[in-house]
Amino acid sequence: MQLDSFFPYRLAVASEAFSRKLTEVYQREFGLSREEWRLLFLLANAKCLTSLELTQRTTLDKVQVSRAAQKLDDKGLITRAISEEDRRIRVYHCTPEGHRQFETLLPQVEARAQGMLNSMSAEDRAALDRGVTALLKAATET
Amino acid sequence: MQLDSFFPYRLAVASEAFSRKLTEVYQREFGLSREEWRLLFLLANAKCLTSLELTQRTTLDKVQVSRAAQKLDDKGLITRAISEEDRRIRVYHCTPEGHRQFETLLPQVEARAQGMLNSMSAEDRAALDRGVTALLKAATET
DNA sequence: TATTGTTATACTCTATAACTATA
DNA sequence: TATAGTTATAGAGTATAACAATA
Repeated sequence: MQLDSFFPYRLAVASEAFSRKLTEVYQREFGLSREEWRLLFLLANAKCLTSLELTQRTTLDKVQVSRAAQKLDDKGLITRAISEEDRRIRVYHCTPEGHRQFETLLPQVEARAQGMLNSMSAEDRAALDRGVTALLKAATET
Repeated sequence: MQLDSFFPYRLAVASEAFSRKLTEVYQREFGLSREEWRLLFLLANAKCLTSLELTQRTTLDKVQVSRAAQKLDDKGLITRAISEEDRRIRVYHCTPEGHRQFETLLPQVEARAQGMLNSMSAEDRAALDRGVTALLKAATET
């Protein structure tokens, strides 16, 4: 058994290399961390979301959401209102500037991802998509 | 576009969840970091390797190799000799105890990985393996 | 008393630069 | 002078606990 034929190792290296190339785009362009990018992604595609909903829809816990949301607020990309129904809860909205940055950034991130994926054959891409979908289920449910 | 249908996000979440479950095994059992586990893996399967070879066969740089190797040495799992040809170079060997721990640990890590992979269909597993192989090439060469 | 969000703390990882010893 | 390995430092990411405000 060699390390580079050990499946878990190959998965980790492939995934990290892929992720790294995308991170470069939103970090270089707008100085967003991956957590900030994920929250902006969710908020740009929803009318409004609470902290609770953000933790449920990401792998982030409440501390990570709180900190990433603060930074996005500082940058003027989202707003953090206090809920009228329950004053403990925050309700987040994406600002017009947040939408603008997201709309600029998403195509660049997608282009970078497609640049890598398009160097693969259509069959390999289909296999990857199918395999990742199955793995996601297996690794988060098992 | 929703976050949970965005391929890069699904890949990252799946890969991290999978990796996390394996990390638990070698961290809980022997207190090894992922870097230490990878070096031990390489050294247990080779007669001897230099630092240079270790950096070439992993994603680790010389600083990471140096630190992980020191820790493995402290634990008595490897030895770090000075090369006779070039006294700047270190030559690493796996100790009998290192081999013993690796032989104990590898089946446990593999069982944990197989536990997840076996919950997938054979077709999904084949697709995952094929897709990851292609992605590894695409993400590290593109 | 329990929950939400925040702050505090410590620990690990990562990246880079500076240092040493050898060549 | 260049290279291998080490040490130092700062920054980012992760995990946990404690806290204030609200329910």
